[in-house]
Amino acid sequence: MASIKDVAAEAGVSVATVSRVLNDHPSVSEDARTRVLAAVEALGYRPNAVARSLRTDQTRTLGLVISDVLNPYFTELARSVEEEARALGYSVIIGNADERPDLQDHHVRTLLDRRIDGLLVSPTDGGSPLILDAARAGTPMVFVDRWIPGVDVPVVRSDGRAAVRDLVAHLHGLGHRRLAIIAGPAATTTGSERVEAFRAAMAEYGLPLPDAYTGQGDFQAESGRRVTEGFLDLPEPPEVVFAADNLMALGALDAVRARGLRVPRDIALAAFDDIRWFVHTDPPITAIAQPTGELGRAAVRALVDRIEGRPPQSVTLPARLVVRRSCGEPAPQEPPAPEEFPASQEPSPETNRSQT
Amino acid sequence: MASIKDVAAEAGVSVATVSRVLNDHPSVSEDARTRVLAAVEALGYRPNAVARSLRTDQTRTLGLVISDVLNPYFTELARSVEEEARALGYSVIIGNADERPDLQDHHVRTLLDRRIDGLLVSPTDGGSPLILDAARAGTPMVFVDRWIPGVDVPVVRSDGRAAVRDLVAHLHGLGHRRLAIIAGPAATTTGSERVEAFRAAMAEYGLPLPDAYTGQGDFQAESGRRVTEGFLDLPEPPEVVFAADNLMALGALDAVRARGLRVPRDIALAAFDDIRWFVHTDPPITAIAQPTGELGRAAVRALVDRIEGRPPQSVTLPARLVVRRSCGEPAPQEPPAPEEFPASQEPSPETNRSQT
DNA sequence: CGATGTCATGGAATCGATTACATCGGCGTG
DNA sequence: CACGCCGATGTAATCGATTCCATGACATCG
Repeated sequence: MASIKDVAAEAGVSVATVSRVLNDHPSVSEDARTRVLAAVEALGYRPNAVARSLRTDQTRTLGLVISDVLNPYFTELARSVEEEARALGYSVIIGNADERPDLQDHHVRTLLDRRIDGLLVSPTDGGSPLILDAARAGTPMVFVDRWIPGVDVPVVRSDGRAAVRDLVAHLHGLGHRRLAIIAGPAATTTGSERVEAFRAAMAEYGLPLPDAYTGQGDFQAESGRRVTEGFLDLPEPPEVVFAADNLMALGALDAVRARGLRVPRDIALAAFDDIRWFVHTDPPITAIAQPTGELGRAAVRALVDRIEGRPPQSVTLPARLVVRRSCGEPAPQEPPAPEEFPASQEPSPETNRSQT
Repeated sequence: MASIKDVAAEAGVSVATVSRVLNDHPSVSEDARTRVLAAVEALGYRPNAVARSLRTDQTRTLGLVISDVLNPYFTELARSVEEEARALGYSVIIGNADERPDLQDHHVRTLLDRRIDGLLVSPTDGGSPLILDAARAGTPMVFVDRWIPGVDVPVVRSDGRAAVRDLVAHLHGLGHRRLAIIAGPAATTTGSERVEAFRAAMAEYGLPLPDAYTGQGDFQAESGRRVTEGFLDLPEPPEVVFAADNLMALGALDAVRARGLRVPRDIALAAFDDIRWFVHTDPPITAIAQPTGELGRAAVRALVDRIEGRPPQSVTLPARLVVRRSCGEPAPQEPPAPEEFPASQEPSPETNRSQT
């Protein structure tokens, strides 16, 4: 592979001049420029990003550590992150933690070893020392979706509180009183916050949330199935199951189906995180939709601000309730399928109950 | 950030010795080793991968360029690729082409600039000059899922021919005669092959495949919707629509639903690529499942063989038909939900009609 | 016309590692 | 006892870029 020296030789100039042409430094003669460009063309030369990074101490690369690539929410997040980063001239390296703290640390470490310019993290646990150290050591960092409390790192996330209240109101209005939740890991902020929001909203309606009705999941489908089975085994099973993410809702659906029961006739179901398939499940599932794309873009902007010396800003965007049929009572007819993946991107007035 | 020089100073040895300790070279005294290790610990030193790569001319990184991250098939592929690569001591950088040749080239270029050790590609088009040049220039490369004909690059893919024949047999047995297909881009191998297999299988049953029944999609949901609308507008609409990937099947579902029609009563639906949600759609969708995880792992093994000087091998694995209810006639009861995402990973004997 | 400034250019240092080569001390052997 | 070998270590070259500094050619100005 041709190096800058080869180009210099071919063009009959020094490497310094080649470098100047490539970084369009003003003081290069027109003649030299054309000769260098011709040599670059002739040799098919491409600058070695590794060497450049070593010298300039910047990689123009962002690391993104997400909790689970198989979760459509995170893949959409990853996509919007890459898109915005590309627009700002950065590349993105994705690390998938699979909800495992050890894997998360593995990726953070390799990313740091590669000297990425900044890190976007959605922490799998409540306080990886590695991440905390990196943050303290001054690695530009932004938390997205989930965060670790007590660290001075900007957070870009969505607030589901209002939407959860809307959901409880909706369920209450439908006559449901025994509501259960499949929670995410308490070590994650989204895990605990969603339970808290749910509990608070239920309190507003004078509804209790007994321990038996709060199952502990881990954001994976299998845990949703297991917890739901537990609910169904109860002497008095809940009337509604609210899954704190879409994969656990899938598991819940598996469990209900395995018993030959029907949603919503036998038990109602709602989920946090809307995905496009929820429109076509049997029945269509009522869910809380996050502005995923906007979260990803805002996170990148905050991180790049931080990297380039501007003050980064935390951002909180509202989530909103999308009512479908999985909790009973036909919802108003949904508008035709939106153009963009996912459905949640386009607010549909009829079903949007979020108060901003 | 501490460098090897700092460690050397702290330990009172030369950088060469530090490097030897870090790469556990045999000829280092026990004393020196402990002093270096202590210094590394004290300074929290981590080797700079950028510098190391520059010197050794290897990054221990693989590039993976996929056609669409939002497609669950590819995200599962990406996951298995990363997993296997990690097991072999490599990292993976994913580039998402979004089915756009220009974006694909962008990612290939940045990956090459970063001097990745090898490239895994699922080409979006039939022959990007950039990719062909890189292959000819000797970049270790393996095609996965899709490939570009006429290049000497190993291919790891699955053969859907038998499964498509099984599907047509299944449809024919159900009494369907007017079968239509939503094809993928003809420039992709998977795009054209699936149509070919479908056409060939139909010929075996003496069924015609009129032009009006072959719609041109682009592997995205919106095209599935559009093509299906076209089918429904026909004076004699097809009885079955076969979508060449899962996203176009989603679009087809959107279109059918928008007309107030029902699957399979008014029109039957089948898809290439099985995803876990197909079990819970209304109705559950009959699909052709690829051994996605195995494909990803085999692709990595082939690429790493090539990188490390062993002869790489092309691999073709069979896909299999998974019958559900979207084409009519209740299928045999599916077994309880499998443990692993996606359902397709665990062959379920009752529904597996593939002949190996 | 001499002093000063501007512009294009090249030489060489540098980034942080790896590694070939030289050096040195100690030890075994003839 | 001298020689040679081996193990431990350091010095310095190297990878491919960027960039500081010096240099020389010209132009401009008083």
